[in-house]
Amino acid sequence: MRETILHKCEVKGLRMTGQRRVIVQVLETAHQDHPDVEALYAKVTEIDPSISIATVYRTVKLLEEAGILIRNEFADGRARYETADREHHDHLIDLSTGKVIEFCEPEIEALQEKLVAKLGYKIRFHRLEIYADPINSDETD
Amino acid sequence: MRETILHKCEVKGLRMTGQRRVIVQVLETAHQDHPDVEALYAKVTEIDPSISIATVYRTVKLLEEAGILIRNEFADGRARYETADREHHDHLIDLSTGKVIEFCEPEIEALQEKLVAKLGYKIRFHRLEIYADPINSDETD
DNA sequence: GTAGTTGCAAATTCTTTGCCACCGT
DNA sequence: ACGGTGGCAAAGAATTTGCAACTAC
Repeated sequence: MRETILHKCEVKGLRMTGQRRVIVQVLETAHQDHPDVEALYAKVTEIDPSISIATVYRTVKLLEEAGILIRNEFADGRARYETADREHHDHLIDLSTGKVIEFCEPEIEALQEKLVAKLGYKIRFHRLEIYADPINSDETD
Repeated sequence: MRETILHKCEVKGLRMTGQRRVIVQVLETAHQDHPDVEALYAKVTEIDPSISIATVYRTVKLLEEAGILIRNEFADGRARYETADREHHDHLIDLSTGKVIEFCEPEIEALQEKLVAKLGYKIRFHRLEIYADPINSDETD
């Protein structure tokens, strides 16, 4: 139910500085790209060049701790962010473009639960990342 | 099957220096722990204190490129290594101890394949990590 | 007004690398 | 012998932090 990030920040009682408004505005339109801090910083400084990258780092961390953003660490080493307002899902990373596709497979989740219970554990969280190439794209194998 | 790492290195024609022998010897006994470079370095310098951490980094990288080691990056940020001589498997990380348990669930793999094919992709590699707590241990929830 | 924020640069953490002496084959 | 290696310390890349000035509430 598409509530704005800004609204969530207000609900959480976060102090909304000019910098945070800009960062949140960028996230509002870019969160589907799973941007990293560098990408966010680039868009943010287009709007307000005086914002420092430290502020971007501090703000995404704040929003993560507030449960508004989710930090992902894919195989490229950097942290990439998405909004936390959707159902749990996993990620398919298109190796030819870097694009991230979200998917959810309840059957896989159920199997995980079962398996982990069999091992005597209870899942706290998990991550499944699939790195893949498009089928129709040329088979560079 | 249980071929020694040292033997694999020789087969690959890697020059076996004193330092590499020590590092390989440590890996031989510690690879089931999925040690990180720091852990390896600690054990290595117990045997030969003159070996530098740069050499450990260079050697694990070399062994990874030779297909002898697999580098994992779990949620703790550092690279952790295991030998590449076993079947593909995924990891369950025991949050209470940090211990890593390997598992293989062909059903999950099959579902992944099917799903990814449906999305028009072909899997190159994937990673599934499950972070969990023991059931009998106290429920810190 | 005051505590929370910011920018800047310096610090951290993990990993890589340039350089020159050294050692395996 | 000679080209691949190792040690050391400096360089990198991503991220965090100390501090003094600033600003939202």
